[in-house]
Amino acid sequence: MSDRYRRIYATVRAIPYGRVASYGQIAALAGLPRQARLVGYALHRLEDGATVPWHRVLNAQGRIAFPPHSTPYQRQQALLQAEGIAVIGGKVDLRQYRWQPSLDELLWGPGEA
DNA sequence: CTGATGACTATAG
DNA sequence: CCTATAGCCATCA
Repeated sequence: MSDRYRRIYATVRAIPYGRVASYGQIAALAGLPRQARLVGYALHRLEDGATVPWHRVLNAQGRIAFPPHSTPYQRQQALLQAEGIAVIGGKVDLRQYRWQPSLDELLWGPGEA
């Protein structure tokens, strides 16, 4: 597995319960600006046992990236709602739920593992 | 090797 | 809301 993937997974794991982030935001925080697609690809290749909160990652409009009514779409929606996040029409209000890490969090938070 | 694809995004009509 | 374009890059046929 590449170092890029490790950075991406570490960043996604840093998203707190009940908050969400966009693919582009994860890429930027992971030190990979403009690599949103890579984030999507990395999550796509996750294995079942992975301890990565992939469901907390949405596109730039706060929408679930899967086709509406598909199985993964419904699973992600359920996981988000289970964390108290309102999902209306496959969309989440980023103004309310977007993860905005503090400097402290970025420097000393979840660590790099 | 070459070209297409995708859990993306920003900008422009 | 829609389409089109351009950037991005690991993966796959």
